[in-house]
Amino acid sequence: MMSMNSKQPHFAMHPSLPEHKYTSLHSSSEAIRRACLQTPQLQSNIFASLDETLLARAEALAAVDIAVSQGKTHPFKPDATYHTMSTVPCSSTSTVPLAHHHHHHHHHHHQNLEPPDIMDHISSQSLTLMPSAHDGTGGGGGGGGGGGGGGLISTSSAHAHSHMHGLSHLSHQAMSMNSSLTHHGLLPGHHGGSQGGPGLTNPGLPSINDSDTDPRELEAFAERFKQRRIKLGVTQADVGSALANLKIPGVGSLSQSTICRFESLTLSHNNMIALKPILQAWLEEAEGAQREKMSKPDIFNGGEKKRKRTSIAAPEKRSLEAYFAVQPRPSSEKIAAIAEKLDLKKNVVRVWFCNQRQKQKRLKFSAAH
DNA sequence: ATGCATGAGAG
DNA sequence: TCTCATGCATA
Repeated sequence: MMSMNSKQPHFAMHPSLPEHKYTSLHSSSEAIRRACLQTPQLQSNIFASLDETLLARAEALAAVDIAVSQGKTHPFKPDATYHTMSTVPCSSTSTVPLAHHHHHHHHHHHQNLEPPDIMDHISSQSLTLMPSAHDGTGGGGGGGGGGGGGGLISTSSAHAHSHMHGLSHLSHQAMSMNSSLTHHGLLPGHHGGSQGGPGLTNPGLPSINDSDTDPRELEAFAERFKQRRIKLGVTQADVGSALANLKIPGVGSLSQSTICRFESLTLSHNNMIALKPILQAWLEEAEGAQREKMSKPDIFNGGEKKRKRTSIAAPEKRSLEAYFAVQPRPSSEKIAAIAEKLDLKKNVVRVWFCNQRQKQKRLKFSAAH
């Protein structure tokens, strides 16, 4: 059971090239994706990166879109969202109420900055703002907010979905909003216990040390993890569900997506740090036992309808990127305006911006490390 | 592997 | 409302 190459973290690291870490891990797709994200629509203006340029481009795009949408009254919206998950809000017995933590150390961040951006002219002359007639909140989107509830565990056993956040919000939104560099310091296990956590500051898991927060260490671990996982003949999905078998308080199962993202380092730094000890625990167990397969993928779907994924067409996406470039945090009104123009649901646009911000944040962080 | 989505928790 | 962690669906 050896042959695990403990390869060292650094190689291919250019002093001026902020794109080392991830590209060395997995193929180049990540690099490509990353590159695209970093330069949304500016790939061509490497020589002129002024707001004016962005604005001009955004406006141009907006104009095009306006022309397009007004010229061809399309029969229906390009989004095919069928929030069908309804029926069962919380099926199950899978929601085990865990003492959820209640901490936070948030800090500043402006939520509504709206400098006079392109939307102003758009909303005032090209389109008529409408409080989105098309739903948006349907099925629970939108509103969200507050509530109660807590972390759930288990999960893999029941039939359904209902988003069970396995280790829900480990270190939580603790501090990661601190821009991108020079932060991370309050990870679980770091400060005494105010984490309140049922979660991760766990007793049995490998404790979290400073080295665990080191991006390079995380990178190295992620790679080793993947290799050993494959050696065990286990899929990402298997790992995810197997986590529930670890019986670690507060830790339930995770999806294939999350495992994949962990391996490819496409999670936030905090998330990586929180998940590392858990995956490490699983790895050690799996290797120690090395038996056949265990999981019980008793995943039978009863009558749950499938959720449909909205697909934003290329032109619309391009416009969104243009808007994002000039204003990553558009106000509700602007979002509505954009949605109206692109003929997308307001909620779809809002979520798109949220997701875009998450990505950008990750990219900035990794670029800085 | 990734795009779009939900929801908890903090304002 | 936002962020952040995560998931389902899908390319």
